[in-house]
Amino acid sequence: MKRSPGRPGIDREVLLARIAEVFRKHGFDGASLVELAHASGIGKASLYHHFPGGKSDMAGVLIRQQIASVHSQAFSHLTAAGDPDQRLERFARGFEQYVDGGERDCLLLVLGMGNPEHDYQSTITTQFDDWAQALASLFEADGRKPKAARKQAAELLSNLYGGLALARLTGNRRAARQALKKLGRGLSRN
Amino acid sequence: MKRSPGRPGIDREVLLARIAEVFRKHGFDGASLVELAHASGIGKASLYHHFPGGKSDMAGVLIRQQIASVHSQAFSHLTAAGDPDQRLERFARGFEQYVDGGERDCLLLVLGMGNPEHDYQSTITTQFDDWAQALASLFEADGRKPKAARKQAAELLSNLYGGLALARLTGNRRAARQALKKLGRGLSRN
DNA sequence: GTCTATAGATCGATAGAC
DNA sequence: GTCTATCGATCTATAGAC
Repeated sequence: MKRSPGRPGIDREVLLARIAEVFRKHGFDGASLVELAHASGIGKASLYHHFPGGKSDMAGVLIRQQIASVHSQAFSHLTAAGDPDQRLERFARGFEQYVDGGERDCLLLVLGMGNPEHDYQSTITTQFDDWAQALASLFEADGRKPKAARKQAAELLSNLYGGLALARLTGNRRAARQALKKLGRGLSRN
Repeated sequence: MKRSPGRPGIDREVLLARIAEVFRKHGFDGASLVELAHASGIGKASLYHHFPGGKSDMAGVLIRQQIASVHSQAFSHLTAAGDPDQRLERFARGFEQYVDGGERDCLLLVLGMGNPEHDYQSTITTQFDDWAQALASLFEADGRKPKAARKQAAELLSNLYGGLALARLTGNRRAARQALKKLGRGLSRN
């Protein structure tokens, strides 16, 4: 997709995807450069060519990529045209697509639950606040009072990420699937 | 409380509490022995006297301690005498007490969201399944059909731990407090 | 752009004196 | 039960050839 013509090497998207798999499985602190290199198919030193900042660099790029991805696939629908019910439905479908139906662990969640002292954490923190605000705006547009809207937004996020968290905690994807299913039921019965 | 008379040294409960603080903050992989020792107030080598198995040993003891604690404080009420509404209310109060009103990160959650390949993870995994089952039994006793009861139990756990997860993700305890408040409202409006 | 080789720091863990 | 000293492994990161 973004493969530059004439230049060989590894497709950056593929590289990032393989690195993401390792972070998703072991977390940031649990992922070592040797394993990242092995999964990437290139040597350690070569990884520093693509990501001069090392592990933190990789995590930073991945997090920005994930945020951009879930925004375009899901959260962007919240502020689009159409009635609130329709916007939320599109959001739900997009989010389900983003997390692959709940079958894979959410990378933002795994990295965000790790050591809070890493540089990239502030990016995640502020992003969740933005998402809560976007959802609250939608609920206000649907008629809720500001306070109730914020509360409902927080509950929706809590439900969603609670399902994703439980799926990892129990090693069973059921909780994630159920949370997504509930999200899909929309404004009707929240 | 368990201080043996005549023996000086450090109270084991205090030691464990200080170790728990480090794990809670940095996660398992992010916690180093030097920091654990520093927080404990004793040297690295001394830690191995109390926990011959090193970090894994400490985490294992802490997890069993946490599980025993939340069981006696919260989940034990689910299978006690009394009507379901009352049992759930006592569970809610006990759980709120266990997580300190949501003001601190849940140690089981932080450790459970880390690298799933560590030995202690299976303990956490099976425990969550047991809790889901205990909750489902209560909802059945309250009149739900088995399938609906399991679903409601999963949703309750998802909500609860979602709030705790979001509190860490956002660096704001509000989500945890809100989840606990909703839990406290009991069977009436779930 | 990838490699081998290695530096330099930190890791978990142990030995042994007191 | 605590300490100092240290081991060997592993870690992140870099140097430099190709």
